[in-house]
Amino acid sequence: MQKVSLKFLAQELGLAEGTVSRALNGYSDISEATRERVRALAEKHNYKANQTARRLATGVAEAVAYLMPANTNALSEPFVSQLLEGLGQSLAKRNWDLLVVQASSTEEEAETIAKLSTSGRVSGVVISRPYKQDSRIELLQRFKMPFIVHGRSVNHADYAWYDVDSKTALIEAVDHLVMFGHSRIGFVGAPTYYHFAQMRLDGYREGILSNGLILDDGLIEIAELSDDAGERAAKTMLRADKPPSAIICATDTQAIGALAAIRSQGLVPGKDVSVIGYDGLAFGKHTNPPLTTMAQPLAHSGRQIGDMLLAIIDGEKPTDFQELRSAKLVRRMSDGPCRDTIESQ
Amino acid sequence: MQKVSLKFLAQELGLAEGTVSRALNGYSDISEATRERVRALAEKHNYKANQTARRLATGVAEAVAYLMPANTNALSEPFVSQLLEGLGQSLAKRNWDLLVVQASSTEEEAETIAKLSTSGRVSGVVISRPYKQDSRIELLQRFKMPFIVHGRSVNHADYAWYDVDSKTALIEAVDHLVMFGHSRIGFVGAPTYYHFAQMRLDGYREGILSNGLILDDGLIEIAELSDDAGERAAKTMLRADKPPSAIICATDTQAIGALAAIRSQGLVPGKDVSVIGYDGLAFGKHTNPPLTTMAQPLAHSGRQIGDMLLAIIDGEKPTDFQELRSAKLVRRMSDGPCRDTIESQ
DNA sequence: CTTGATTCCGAAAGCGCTTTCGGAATAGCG
DNA sequence: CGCTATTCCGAAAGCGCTTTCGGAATCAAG
Repeated sequence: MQKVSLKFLAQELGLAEGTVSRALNGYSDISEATRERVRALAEKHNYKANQTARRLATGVAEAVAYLMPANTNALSEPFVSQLLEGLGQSLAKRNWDLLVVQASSTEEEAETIAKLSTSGRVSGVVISRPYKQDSRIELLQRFKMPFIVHGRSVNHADYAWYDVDSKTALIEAVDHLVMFGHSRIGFVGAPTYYHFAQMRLDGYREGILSNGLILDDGLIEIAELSDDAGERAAKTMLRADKPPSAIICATDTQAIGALAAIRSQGLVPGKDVSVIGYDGLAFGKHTNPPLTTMAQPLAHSGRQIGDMLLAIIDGEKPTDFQELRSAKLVRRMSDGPCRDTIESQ
Repeated sequence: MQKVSLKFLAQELGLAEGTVSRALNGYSDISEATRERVRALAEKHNYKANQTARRLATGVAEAVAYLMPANTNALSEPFVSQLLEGLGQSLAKRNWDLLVVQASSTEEEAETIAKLSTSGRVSGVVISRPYKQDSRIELLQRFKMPFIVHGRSVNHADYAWYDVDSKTALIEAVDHLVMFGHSRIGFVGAPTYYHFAQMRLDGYREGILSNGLILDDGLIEIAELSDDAGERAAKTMLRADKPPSAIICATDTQAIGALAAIRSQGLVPGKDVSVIGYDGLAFGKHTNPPLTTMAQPLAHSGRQIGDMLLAIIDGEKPTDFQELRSAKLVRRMSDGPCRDTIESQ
């Protein structure tokens, strides 16, 4: 198969390479006639510009990278695929590439970002699940690499992010439970180096307080982001002297663990103990019982994040792109009225 | 920040660019002394070769693409992330890039492959879930693009693939059910343009026959790859005159739908009607009841596929890389002995 | 000390594309 | 018809790296 390059087209047409290039790229100094001629031949030979060469010449990478979160587990990953899909769609409009890169540790993440920035193979980056203090963000800023954070860190004033208002969502979850008469509401949180985890914890606390309940440290457990960890946390909570009648979890993954914990105590989730998760993962429909959850608008977040990133790469101000969405309560079967009519304090 | 290029290093060291390049790339015609000098300075300035330039010069893309399956749904996607993760790890060893590309339709997939091949931005491709006759495979072969198929098509003799023996797995599932006394075993299949779907259907049939049971078309339903479709299929099966006492599903996603269908009939899955899924998805642990399934060895498949692809790109024969793994039955709670002691035929 | 073999490095030619610059050909104007 | 403005294209210089080739310098051998 004859390699069809610009040179080939140029020879075939009796034109200069530069001319062919300009014709294809819509320069105005090419007559409609020759532009058509060029286009026709390119079409005929199914010419596709060598992207590598193009990138070198223009200096733009035409690619962005998604930095996979380090400690994902099989259960929380649906969100990764969804994000990837949306990102891909957004980038496809310009025919840009989507790279996925990963790092197993925090140091490795830093190095990965450095390499990404200096090797010039991407013109933008998106990262997920930032920590409260996130060195990745500082690094990206230092390298002047355009980026979007899927989530936020503590100091989120001067970069672009797309986040869901976890705090408000948690207040809402608490309110919902209180409305059902619950007064001992437990919280299975996530490690608070994650900013989202801190926000959810804060929201939980604020919700408790604003409803005139008292904060009980025995009702707060911090657990890793896995079903097993969620289960263990919920179990210790349930075995305490004054167990909660409802548990809110920082993630759906933990929540399904909590469901298991409740069942293992001979209790029935949704009746004896209510559970509300967070994320809105699809498989929550199929847990036992189906999981009530604060659902994030995952649907088109990927595409939106992609569009934001593209805009920033185009030179727009990152601070103009800070989207705060809100989660909404999706009631399934794991929540219900409090059993104890006499509120033993 | 001074852009640190080969030229910069060369000037700084009083060497020619080519010399620096060769030093860094381990050519033997560079003295240890200068090689060390070069390495030190490169290290100091954190030099990373511009990948784009490197690629153009060497002609190797140093990147592979993963073609995302067109119709994934949120529930079946964990396998995508896992695969991606493994692939990434494999490629990271060479510092290659992993691209993910997607296409929404079959035609688009063809075009995507064409573009991928001619634009020269990747040196290999992996595709998932092949059809029985898969035009993507033919295309890839025609373009002489190294690739691995995650799965197989009908004519799988002359390319590299990594697959799980669905057929045997299904026979095993049937055997298991028969051992429990089931004689009316239903099958919720997937669209048979997928090769894996055909294999699983074949396995089901063979299992039924080899156990001396009779094939009943009323016990076979083909459904899309979603929980809802699985639910509908199972429901029609259960409502028939002679409903099955056990149902095998082609995917876990469908199986959890089947679970729902059974419950909606007032029956209890695992007791009244057994269900066996296929895939071994992690969330099967949390369904109601936990799903018994034929588990695929997903764990390191990504890395393995990556290694295979790399080997092929290095020039090894694709046909030397055809891995057939076997699934294994993971018993959870959705299977059990047949209720009907009197086998009404 | 001369010769031939080694060792080590510089020079230069690309890789395939983009983009600037200048100039030939054509058009517009008085 | 002469002159300036346009239109349209060719030529050439990169983009940052790799790799081949040849030659200067060094070495061992005669």
